[in-house]
Formats: sequence, structure tokens, C-alpha cells
Amino acid sequence: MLDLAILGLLKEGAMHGYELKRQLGQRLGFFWTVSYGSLYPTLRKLEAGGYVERIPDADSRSRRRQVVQITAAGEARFLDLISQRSTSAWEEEKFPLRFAFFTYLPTETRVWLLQRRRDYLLDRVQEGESGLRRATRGRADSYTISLIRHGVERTRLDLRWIEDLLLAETTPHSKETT
Amino acid sequence: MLDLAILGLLKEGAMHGYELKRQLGQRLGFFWTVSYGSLYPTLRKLEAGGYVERIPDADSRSRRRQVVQITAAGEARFLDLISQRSTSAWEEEKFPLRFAFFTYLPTETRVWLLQRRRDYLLDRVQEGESGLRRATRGRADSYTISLIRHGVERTRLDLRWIEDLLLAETTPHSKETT
DNA sequence: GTTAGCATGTAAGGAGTTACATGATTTT
DNA sequence: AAAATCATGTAACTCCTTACATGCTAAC
Repeated sequence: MLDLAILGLLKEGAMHGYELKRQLGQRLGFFWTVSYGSLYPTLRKLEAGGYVERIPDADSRSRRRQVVQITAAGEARFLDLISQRSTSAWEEEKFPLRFAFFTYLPTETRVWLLQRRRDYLLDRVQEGESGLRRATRGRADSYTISLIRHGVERTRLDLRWIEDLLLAETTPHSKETT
Repeated sequence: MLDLAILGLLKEGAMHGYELKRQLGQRLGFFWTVSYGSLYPTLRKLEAGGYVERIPDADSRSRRRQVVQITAAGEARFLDLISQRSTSAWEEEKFPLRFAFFTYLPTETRVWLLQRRRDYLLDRVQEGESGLRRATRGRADSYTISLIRHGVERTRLDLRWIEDLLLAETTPHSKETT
């Protein structure tokens, strides 16, 4: 996951690790965060794999910024990672991560992902509502009920967002009607 | 975390692992989930520690349901885990888990946790809004902007919920009639 | 009598955190 | 020149997942 996020950000421009983490926090922070203890080793791993490379800096004293850029192999790796349709890419943190790089995907894949996300959220709303009924019928305390109710509301908000996106995606670009 | 969730659920009654997972899914599923590969080993670990024990069953053939109940040591452990004020208990999945067992906490601790959660969410809304301004000023693609905007809205929904709860918690005399 | 769902478990490993350690640069 | 912040890194560890494996029980 971090591989994907790092490569995606580096596609927009070379950056050093610290800046990478800040960007990550600003864009995906609501859905997913990482620590430096995870970021730097991953960066080194990507470098070892030839997916990113350090920009040689004349002023390269030991503990100074290490600006890295994406390589051709990195671009290929990014496309490979973001295009994978198998690994339940519509669940939880995985979806926002894909969505953050939607601009690099063809409409077809975007719609496919949005639909799966919508189905997933619809399922959870259903489950949540049945859970809510069960909790209300049983003698569940008010906090438990409040938690489930909020979960449902939150999921409905996500759902509305997805449905708007789906509409926007399928309305202006109707090449072939099915 | 799983320890806390299991002990909390078992406080309400003896259960077997499968049922434990279903309850977990229904109550906390919107915020946090676990797999059997995590649940069963944790149950065995709790059993080894003397926090839960199997209910001896006359009809105990090998692969049948293993109903477990909480012990006195387990109750103590639960109170210990849920009362900890140090470990950033107001962040992400940790907060919903605590909240699910709010009924076992004194009002003072509830208010303390709610306030920290509120401050945390306020911070994130601030960050999100500045991130949004930066993304809009820069030439960020529409998906990136949409993602941040949705993150802010989602966080605001959480915030409203917390503020309502805080109000209800600090207003001893509820005069609202329904 | 076979399929579907209930129920329990393990081994290998992935993905990340915490705590620690270091040093450079900017601000006060 | 002290403090704050920028910046990079490692080792030990925690928590959890995936894939696999097994068997029971109800329903058709």
C-alpha cells in the first residue's frame, strides 16, 4: 500500500521523505496514516528495487534531505499496483488510496471500483440497520445504540459521495450505452 | 485491542468464538474488524492468562462450539484496559472501541475521552481545510480535491456526534421530550 | 447423501508502530 | 547559543491477515 502511495505522489514531482509524509497526511490523512518508521524503510526498499532513485545533490552532506524521483520502472510498477482488480480494493483504507490516484485510471476501471465500493457500502448499511434493530429490541445500552446509529449515518454519507461520483463518471462520458 | 473487545462482550454473557465475531461485526464493524485468524489465538491467549475460561460442556465433542465466560481476573483486566488514559485512546479505531463500552466508565472518564476526541477531530478539520485550500490553489486534479473535501465532511459529521454526546453527558437534567 | 453454513484452529508472513538515535537548519 | 523544527534512519515488536485445514450440523 505504501509503495503505491509513494510512487503515486512521486509521479507529480520529486520529493524527499519528510515532504512525502506531509503530502500523505494532507491528502489521505483522513483515511490512512503512516509513520516515519514505515516510510523510510519503504523508500529504501523502492530504491533497492530500482523504482525510485536519489537525485544527486552537490550539497549532499550526510543528514541532509534526500530528494528522490520515480524511475521508468517505478511508473510501470505504479500502473501495475493501481490496476489490480483482485485484492478487495474497494474496502476501507484501500479504496481512498486508489481514489487518490483515480486520475491515472481509465474511466472503465474507475466505474468498476466505484460500483464495488457502492455495493460494499450498501451491504454494510443493511447489516448496520439489522444490528440496530437487534440492539434496540434487546436491552443494549444507549452508547452501543448510538455507536451503531452513527456508523450507519457515516456509511450513508460515504454512499452518497460514491453515488454522486458514479453519476458524474457515467453521465458525461457515454461512449457506448449498455 | 482485541483483548478489550472480547472481554467487554463477554461481560454481557458467555459466548463462543464465532458468535463473538458476529457481535463484533455488528457493533464495531463500521470502525474495526478482525478475522478468525486473529480472534481464536487471542481467545486462547486470554484463556492461558486466566481471563476467560471454557464452560465445561457435557456434549463436548472435538470440533463443537467452545463457549467461554469471563473470570474475575478478566473483569479486572477489562477495567484496567478500558481505564488507561495514556495511549492516545481518542484516535481512530481506538475511540469507537472505548465508546462501545462507555457504559462501564464513570462520567468523568467519559467526558475526558469525548473532549480529547473532539480536540483531535477539530485539529483534523483544520488541517483538512488548509490542505483543501492548498490543493485548490495548486493544480490538483478533481479526484484529489473531492477526496479531501469528503474527508472534511466526514470528520465534521463525527464532530457533530461527539458534541451532541458531550452535551448530553454534561447536562445532568435532560429536559427534551420526545 | 450432499451442499451450505456453522465452528475452530494453525503457520507464515505482511504491514505497520514505538522507541530510540542522530544530526542539520532555522528561529528566538 | 538554546530551542524548535526539519530530516533521516534502525531494531524490536505488535497486531493482524491470508491461506489453509478440519470437522460438525442442518436443510434440501
